[in-house]
Amino acid sequence: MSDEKVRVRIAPSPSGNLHIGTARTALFNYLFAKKMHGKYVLRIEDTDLDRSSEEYKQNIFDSLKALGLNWDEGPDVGGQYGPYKQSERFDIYPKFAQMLIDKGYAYECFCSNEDLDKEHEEAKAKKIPYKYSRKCLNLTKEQKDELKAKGIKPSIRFKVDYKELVFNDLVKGELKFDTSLIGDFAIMKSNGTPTYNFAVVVDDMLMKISHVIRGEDHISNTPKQILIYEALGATVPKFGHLGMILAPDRSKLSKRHGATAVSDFIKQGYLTEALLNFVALLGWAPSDGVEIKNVDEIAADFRINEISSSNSIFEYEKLNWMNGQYIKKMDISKLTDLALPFLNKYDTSKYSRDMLERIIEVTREPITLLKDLENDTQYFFEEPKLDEVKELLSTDLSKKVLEKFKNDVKDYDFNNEEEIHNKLADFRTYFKEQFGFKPKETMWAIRAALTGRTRGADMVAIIVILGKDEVIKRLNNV
RNA sequence: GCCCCCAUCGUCUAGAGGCCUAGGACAACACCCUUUCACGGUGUAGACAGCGAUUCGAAUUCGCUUGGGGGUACCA
Repeated sequence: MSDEKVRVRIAPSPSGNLHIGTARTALFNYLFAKKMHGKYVLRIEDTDLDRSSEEYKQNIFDSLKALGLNWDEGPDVGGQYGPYKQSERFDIYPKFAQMLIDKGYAYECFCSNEDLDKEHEEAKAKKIPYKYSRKCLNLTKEQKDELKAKGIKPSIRFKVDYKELVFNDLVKGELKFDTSLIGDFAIMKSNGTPTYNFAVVVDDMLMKISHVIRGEDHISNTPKQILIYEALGATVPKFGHLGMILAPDRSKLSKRHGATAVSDFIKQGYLTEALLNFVALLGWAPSDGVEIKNVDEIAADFRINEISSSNSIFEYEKLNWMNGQYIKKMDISKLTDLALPFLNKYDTSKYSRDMLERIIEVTREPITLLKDLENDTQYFFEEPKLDEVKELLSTDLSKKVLEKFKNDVKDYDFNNEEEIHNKLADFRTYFKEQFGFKPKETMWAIRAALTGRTRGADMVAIIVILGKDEVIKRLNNV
């Protein structure tokens, strides 16, 4: 093992909210850094000014932080290799581009978009793979000056020579490319800003990134980037390419499949812990078979070379199950804090904090999303509507049960929950022995009268939370 | 079109030549528990894409086919 410090980065482009796939890439970078005791940096790739926005940038920050994927260096926290926003680094790219020109690795190109479009069309018509014609490769100084005098601003192209390029991918293994298939590609746009491939390499080099872990949609960029590293005389980092996350129809996960942004998931009531845990399982498997694990546990067990190299499909079933598991286990005070925003259509002020926690405690069991709480806690806040249980309440059984319950409950000691529990048990036994009513039928009658439903939280808890006055009031309303 | 990546139950995966009559998780189904829904427990069903090759032996190696994904920009 070398002494080289492990430095990884996550480099989102602020042209949309933080995508769940980007979040997974961030997670794997974070896990790797943690496991290797390295640094994890955030860099904002906003070279495309038109598509980048402050709002998206903020969403990316917020989402990453909500997930707990905090960075060691980044635009807001700084670091010794900043700035960490590409738009603030525009002055450094031209220098390196010039250096490449001077060394003969790059050249100025005066072709217009129309010229280039024409080349594309011709290649298409001839059914041959497109490669830049190199029309501007051998322009003389006079020709260039003339063009510049006309006001034409050149782009800068990297000169790609034939070479068999091989690199060892951390997750895919040995990858080979024939660079003669790659045309001379642009590294600087005519407007003076760098292209993606160039900016990434310059930044990763300057930020001393040791391992580049990213989606496999970048595989075909990798040979270009390696060529640039070599021309720059820089150390080539190790690359690791992760399979993509696909929608159930095997297409790219996009908005039409539902939520794609981390913030969307949070809005629906997914817990960030569950989201992270679930997404980690897309491509990675725990060595002990225990799937529910927090980030620290996952990091300790993380082996980048054992990540699955295939794509995986994002299915909600397991995420939902996992979210439910986290909801059941979460500290009740913390859960209540998270749940309250989903209850804002109710007047929650009628209950004390303790009582609110109690309400969440007794309703959390069957839910998969925090959003479900809105419906499941309704009867604690509002008078029940009896429409759906009308039939149930009109049976002979229900009438018998409620008549007795109405009478008995007056004597219940609402400060003694255990006693209520026992009395209800006796109550069920009484009806079973006297009339042969099934215990659940007996309880259904009470539940329907008190909540307007046939399912819900524990009956004893409901009675205690509602309180004697409210219970009697609701009983009288039937 | 060309280049690249990938291929085990419906889904996520374990599996690095004999431990595999392929294991686990979610979902499904059945039963048990039970004051409802759930949780939990037990069990059932369910996969090595196809074809060749190597080998005493292949889910595991190699090739081809097929299928899926990605790329092919002065987007990132």
